Amino acid sequence: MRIKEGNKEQDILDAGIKVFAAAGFHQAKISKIAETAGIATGSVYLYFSNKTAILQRIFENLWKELNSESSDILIRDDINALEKLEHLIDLVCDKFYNDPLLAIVIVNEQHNLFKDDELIPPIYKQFLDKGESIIIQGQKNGLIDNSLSVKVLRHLIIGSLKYLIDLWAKKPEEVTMNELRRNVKKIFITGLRK
Amino acid sequence: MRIKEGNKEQDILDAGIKVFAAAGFHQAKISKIAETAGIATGSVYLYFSNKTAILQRIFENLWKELNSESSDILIRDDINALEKLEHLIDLVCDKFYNDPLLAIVIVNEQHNLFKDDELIPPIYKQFLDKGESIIIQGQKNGLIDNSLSVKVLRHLIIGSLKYLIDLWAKKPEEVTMNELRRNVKKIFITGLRK
DNA sequence: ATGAATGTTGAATCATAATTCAAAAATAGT
DNA sequence: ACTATTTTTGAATTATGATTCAACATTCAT
Repeated sequence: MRIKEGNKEQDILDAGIKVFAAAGFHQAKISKIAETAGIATGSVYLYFSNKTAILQRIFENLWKELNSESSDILIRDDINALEKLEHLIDLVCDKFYNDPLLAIVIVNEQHNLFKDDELIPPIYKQFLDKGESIIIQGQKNGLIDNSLSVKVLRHLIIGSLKYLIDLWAKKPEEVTMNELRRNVKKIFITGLRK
Repeated sequence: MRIKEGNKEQDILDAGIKVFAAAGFHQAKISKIAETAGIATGSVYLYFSNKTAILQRIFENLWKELNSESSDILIRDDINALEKLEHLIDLVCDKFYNDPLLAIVIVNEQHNLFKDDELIPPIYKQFLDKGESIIIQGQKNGLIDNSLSVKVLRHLIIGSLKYLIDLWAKKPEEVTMNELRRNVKKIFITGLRK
């Protein structure tokens, strides 16, 4: 009885990130992903039901990881809400800094998922909820301006960050990731402060 | 000799916005755009060379307009840099408020244009340059924190705004446009202030 | 060595939709 | 009314690539 060779599933995901980042989801070809992964085109379908399933997994893996790691930030009681927010920003920046192509894929292709039903995928919503709980904590503690809308803030910070990281990923020599995160932190921390 | 009826070019553009917003660029069908515009499928090609050309025109029309109208803000000397920024934010919000579907298209499909060459289309860059000149003015006048990077800021504000407007456009009942702009202005104006 | 079970392959199949273009329709000029 | 010119039409053509699947390859158990 034959055994599966290597870790084709992960190879396909890694290749998917590369090809999706280079060509965009819709113009990415399964044959190219297969080639990049070093397997036959038909093999892709043994691991993923279709093209969208690859993108979906990439997405889920990322946000699952960010959800897990951001939980560690939330439970800390040695830092205040603004500091938590800074850690959250750093978490996201670090994650994408390690994989700029992933940034490009996530930012530009997320809307190709869940086109029909959910506008905001549950797993992503979980992450937003974490950001929101930090903001609410900050407003309760009087660190964050109460007149600011949590509904807007929960999206604003992460959305801004994603947008900037995408730009950085496409042209990393223009501004460093450190410069980027420094500015984002400064503006948002200052802008949120009561 | 037959004369062209109506304004098919504009009909196609309007239909394009609707169909692209609903289906995304790649899944939007020319036949659907034609149907929405009230013309024959083949007629579309008498006005636009291909599908991308429609998207490109939509994009260019928008940014050309925003460029023109933002120029009026820039030349004013009765308001300071932060106020100019507020006007710029209002300009963008108003533009998309009048056409939420356009917001969805612009935000989600811009990256499908200029995939090969320019990362930032010249006409869009013009708009960013205007934002940048306001920031530089503010830094010179001591209204805006000098330690903030112009390279980051020029993208951050508009990028954030686009992202939020996209979310609003998809679900306008969740938070009003006024609430959205109020929060963005407050955070950025506060965050930028020296 | 043989057979069963499973993995892998890549050409073939199938589906899709962008685009083309010959035919029909409409309008102005005579 | 006829002709020339232009516009419009939508079925046909073409291109593309996602997906299928029969054939082949590999591994384990006997």
